[in-house]
Amino acid sequence: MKEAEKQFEKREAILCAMLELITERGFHATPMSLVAERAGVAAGTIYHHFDSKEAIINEIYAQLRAEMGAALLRDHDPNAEHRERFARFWNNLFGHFIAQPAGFLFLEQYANSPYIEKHTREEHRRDLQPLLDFLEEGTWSGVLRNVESGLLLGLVYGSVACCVKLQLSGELQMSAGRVQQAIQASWDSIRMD
Amino acid sequence: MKEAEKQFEKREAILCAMLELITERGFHATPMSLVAERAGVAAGTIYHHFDSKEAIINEIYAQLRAEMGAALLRDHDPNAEHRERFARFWNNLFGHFIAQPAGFLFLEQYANSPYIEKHTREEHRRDLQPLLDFLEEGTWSGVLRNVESGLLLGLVYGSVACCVKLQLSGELQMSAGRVQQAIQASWDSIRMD
Amino acid sequence: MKEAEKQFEKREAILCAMLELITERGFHATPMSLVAERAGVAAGTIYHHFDSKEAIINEIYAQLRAEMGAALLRDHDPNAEHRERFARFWNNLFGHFIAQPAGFLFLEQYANSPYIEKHTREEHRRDLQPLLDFLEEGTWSGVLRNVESGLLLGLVYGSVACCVKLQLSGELQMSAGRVQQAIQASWDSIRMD
Amino acid sequence: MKEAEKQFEKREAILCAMLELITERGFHATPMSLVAERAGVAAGTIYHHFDSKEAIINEIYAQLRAEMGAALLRDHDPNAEHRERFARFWNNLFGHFIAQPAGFLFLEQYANSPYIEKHTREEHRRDLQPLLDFLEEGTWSGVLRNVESGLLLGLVYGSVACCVKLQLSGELQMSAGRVQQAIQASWDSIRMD
DNA sequence: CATGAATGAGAATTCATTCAT
DNA sequence: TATGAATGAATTCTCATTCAT
Repeated sequence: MKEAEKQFEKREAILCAMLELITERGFHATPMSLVAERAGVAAGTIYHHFDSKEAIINEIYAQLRAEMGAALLRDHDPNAEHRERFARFWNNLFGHFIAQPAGFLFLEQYANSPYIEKHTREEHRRDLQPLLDFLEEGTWSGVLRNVESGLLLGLVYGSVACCVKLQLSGELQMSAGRVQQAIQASWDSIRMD
Repeated sequence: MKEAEKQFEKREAILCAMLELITERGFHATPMSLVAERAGVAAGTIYHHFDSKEAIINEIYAQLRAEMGAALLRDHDPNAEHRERFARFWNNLFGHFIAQPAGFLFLEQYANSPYIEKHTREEHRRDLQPLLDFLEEGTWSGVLRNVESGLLLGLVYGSVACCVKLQLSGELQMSAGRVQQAIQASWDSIRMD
Repeated sequence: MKEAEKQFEKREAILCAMLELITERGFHATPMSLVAERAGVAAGTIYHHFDSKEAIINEIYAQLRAEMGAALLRDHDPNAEHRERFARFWNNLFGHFIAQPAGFLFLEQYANSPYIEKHTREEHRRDLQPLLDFLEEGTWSGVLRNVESGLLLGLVYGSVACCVKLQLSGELQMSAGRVQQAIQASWDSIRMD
Repeated sequence: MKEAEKQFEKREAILCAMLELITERGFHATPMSLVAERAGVAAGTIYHHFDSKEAIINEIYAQLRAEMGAALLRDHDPNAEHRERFARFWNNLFGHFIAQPAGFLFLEQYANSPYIEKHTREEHRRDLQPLLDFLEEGTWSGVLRNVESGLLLGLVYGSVACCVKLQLSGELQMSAGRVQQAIQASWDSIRMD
């Protein structure tokens, strides 16, 4: 038990160190030796837990997507109004990213990069599935405009990402009021006129 | 004159080769030898024109941002209605990115990465200045909602980027109709209710 | 223990290979690949033990100076006459250099070169301290002339170096007799008239 | 005439720049591009005047040796006493080196290095020929001790070099008095007892 | 003869990965 | 499993030299 915990902690330490270093310095400026050092393990140890550097990247990507998916559903109320459910989704994503800046930056940087194997990317399409379902159902029930759900999803995710970037870069302090404005703007872009 | 032209062409060939390779393979999988080969120059020649591999990335970034800024203003009519001017801006960006897929993917991947030096990024804030001015003026004249212009800009740019990605990834064919829907959605997210 | 020994041997092999090659071919004609080959290690291994090519030069310098300092004191008899102690010092240096031609040539070539960092050079001033002490004490006791000890040291070291060079270059066979002449000449240059 | 002068000046500028840079930075840290820059000529121009980098080194070496040989004979009085002529030789060398620190350091560093082709070295043995003749005649006439002239030459040259180094390194200010002591010491090491 | 961009072989160094301990 | 020294292929970059202008 203790042994298993220790191992698990090392795994996590390695993933965490890699995530931090990659967002701080970029992929090519993050040698495994540095990862080992920050994780507090020997270089060789990393290879008992992972197959390669790329494998770590892919696992980080998968883990971050899964966490995002989990965060999305926090306090989900299937019986609430569409507008309210939308705000919840939006806020969940926004809050999650603000709380995990490194994770957000990693996703932004790697989601469209050749580093991520395609199947990994596609596997994780489903992480936003609840939001996609919501959008489809909204369209079907006439609350949302009759637009391809994939496009609606992109618009919504994009508005969240844009606000997170503004906040993290320091360009704009996203106060509660501004968040409400952003949610309203996003909602206005998808709701039936 | 002829000499200067030749040099300029070599510079451009190097930038172009690097852009292509980076979007195809990623930064760390693009050795300088490959760049030299595709650009049709000797390896050493690259270092007459650029200080380092990273310096090339930064120059590509600067150049792409400038081209985007130029594209933004195509057929700009200052006397047109806000809605029409907006559609023009949106379409200009969209068309430019669709016509330059490698450039778009590069910007998406590197805009927020540690590879781009801070001063490079900041110098190029102004590339979207005309759009920012338009948004500010729209707010001031009551046509657009009273929201921080930086946020409006992010929302608009995000909606363009989202559509470009959907088209380029093959996920969704952005027909003229869908583009109109997207423009409308984006407009609805910023116009006064 | 065994592991530590192995590492130590690799370090020494690298230093030794570099010393040989540098005296044979010069610094700039000695690529690291050749050093690795002659030392019987992989190229990368060198960089586990040293920071850079220049760092190796500095370590060789430091080590050779220390060995010289140790050789200087061989069979030192503090109770012997000044003249006898002097001959011992002189002979110790001469014999040491003749036995280590590569080391001697290295010191001659690099002692005053920009390759040796200033602090390395200064740290190793003290390697000849026993000889300096002897000269100072000789002056104080009236046996040696009243001349700055640093100058006396230079004169003595210079006479040794000159004889070693003549012998190593093949220009002059330094027979026992000639060595005695040289020692006498050197002694006459520092003793009280 | 003017043209020829210009060319001569460029040649000299190149030699001078190389000498300075090599003594400041060492051979391997002195690229031809830097030499060209400091000499105020284009890189290609150097190769109209010299065959290669090594050729420049060898020419510098030859030129410095020739200048030293010329300096040696300044105010030479063949009728003066041996002691006086000796002091003149010694002083000439010392003064010359003090006035040309870069030249001295270059000679010290390269005289025994693999960079200097052997024939160059041997060609220039003769630069100190007048001093060698003096030493041989002194031995023959019973004023100097009966020791191989090459050894005497080495001792004398070594004492000069040692004093120059002490002065240039700032370790010891070679006042007129100290110079007299050094000359006396050197003389005592070669004169008949 | 002067220029300086171009060359490309070769240099120092890095770094993902392995493996003996 | 953990370690970290060792590996060596691969990489970035340098630089002596050339040659078209």
